Amino acid sequence: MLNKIILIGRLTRDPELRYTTNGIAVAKLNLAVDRPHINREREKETDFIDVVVWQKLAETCANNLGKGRLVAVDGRLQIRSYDDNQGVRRKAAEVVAENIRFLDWPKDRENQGSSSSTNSGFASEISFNGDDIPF
Amino acid sequence: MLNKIILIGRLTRDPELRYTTNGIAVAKLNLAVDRPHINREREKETDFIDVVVWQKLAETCANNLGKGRLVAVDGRLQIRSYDDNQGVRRKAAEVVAENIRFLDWPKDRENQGSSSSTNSGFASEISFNGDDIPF
Amino acid sequence: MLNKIILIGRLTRDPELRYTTNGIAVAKLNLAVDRPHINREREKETDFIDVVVWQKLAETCANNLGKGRLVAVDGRLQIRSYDDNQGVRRKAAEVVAENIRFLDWPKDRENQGSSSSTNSGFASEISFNGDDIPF
Amino acid sequence: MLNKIILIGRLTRDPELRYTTNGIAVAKLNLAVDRPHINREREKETDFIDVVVWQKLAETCANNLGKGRLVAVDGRLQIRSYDDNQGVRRKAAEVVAENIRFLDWPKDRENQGSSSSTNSGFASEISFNGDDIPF
DNA sequence: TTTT
DNA sequence: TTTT
Repeated sequence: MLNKIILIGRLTRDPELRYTTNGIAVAKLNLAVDRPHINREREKETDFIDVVVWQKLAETCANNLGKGRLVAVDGRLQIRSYDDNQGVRRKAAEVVAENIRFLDWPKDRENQGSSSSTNSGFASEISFNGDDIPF
Repeated sequence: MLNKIILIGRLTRDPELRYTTNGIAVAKLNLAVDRPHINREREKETDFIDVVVWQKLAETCANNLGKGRLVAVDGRLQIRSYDDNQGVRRKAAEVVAENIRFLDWPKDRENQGSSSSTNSGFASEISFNGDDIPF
Repeated sequence: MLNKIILIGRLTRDPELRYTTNGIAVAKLNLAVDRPHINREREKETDFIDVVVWQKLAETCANNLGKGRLVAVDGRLQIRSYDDNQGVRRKAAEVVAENIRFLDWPKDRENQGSSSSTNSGFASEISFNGDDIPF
Repeated sequence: MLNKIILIGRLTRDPELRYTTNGIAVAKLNLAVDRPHINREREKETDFIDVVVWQKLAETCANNLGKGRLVAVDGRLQIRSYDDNQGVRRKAAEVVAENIRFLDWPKDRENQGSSSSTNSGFASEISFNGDDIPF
């Protein structure tokens, strides 16, 4: 089937980097994505969306992103089912990132934070094995 | 910001159509979207994704779709927060559909169900007011 | 940067399969993608979009698709520049497919054509090397 | 059918704003969208993509964007056919923008250009008539 | 609670 | 040159 999502939003906190027991890096991000302004009276509405990032891209995010940073994410929507501590079946939705593009910092943090500098990095997990592909 | 999702999957049940107190139609769909086959040993994995449809498109879905039908949905991912009956804050994820394209029925239901016929309908809520736009 | 396109449309002709001098398979498809119906009076409008498919996916398309078949394509938009035979600089636009999902045949060709059978195949070039990735 | 494209790239020149004979604003943008880095040896490759913007969004772009500005565009891919001045049938590909999000300026132009300031504007042509829609 |  |  097909399951593609593209988001642009700001991190509501710094990335959380962990490692699986197999040593695979996984980072969790939370993105604030403002909805289009439906009308004037309504308060600003925002979706807070969990994003999961794997492997090298996870470490790149942990090293270069921070709270407030604007990013573009493309990936797929994943719905996990689990039982909570009272045995009730719960669902968790998260976007599994395939690519993340790092966009601007908020103005007042421009020369701050863990990001050494490059304001326009691009990071991808997908490795195109395209050595002799003529395009 | 930007929030676009595109899904292709099958309805796990018939659409549920309701009306708000203002008389606005709203339909709820649930889509089974198979993940790409990571490897052979792993069981097939599927995301079951809630989809919300509004207004005329909701009624078109209720009238033409049924369990098992393959559809393409484009819309946005919405995260709602609510308090459950024990006062615990919960989150619900759903895709708000902007367009839905009706694709094939499973083979053995081809001439069955509420769908009168047209196997390739297309339905859209967005009304382009494009009467004299030259494109 | 980011460059994602998703199309659903019908093949206007059978796929053309060729091989590069390095032996890499490449297939060319042309898709008719109807625009949303702007209004009643206007003629139906359609975009005819070239799609390029590489490697194993190219062969899968050549073996399973035919004129009239409905497909979903996701990929990226590529603009190539070249000089025509009078030395004039020209541009060609094509979608480089990353995944193609095979959807329904037109009704009267349902049990016809090169497609041996499976009406709902899915084909992907990207190989997720996800053997021990826990998602 | 379905035809969705999302691009992030930089303007290669200032927007060109014109008006149709009916007084409808139309702006033309050209976007440089870098391809993902296939490998080290290959030169950087970039797709230069024409974007067409209509109505109020066209004027917003003309007033706020300039050469070098990073933007996110979502819209659809349109293929126009026309006869050139020697009567040869040509095709032109362009993305018809539905929404454009304004992202960062290149560093050395940050406080320059026609854009008075707002580094993070958002502009949309689609008017959701959602006054009493409860979402 | 799940579709093919 | 175009599909349903």
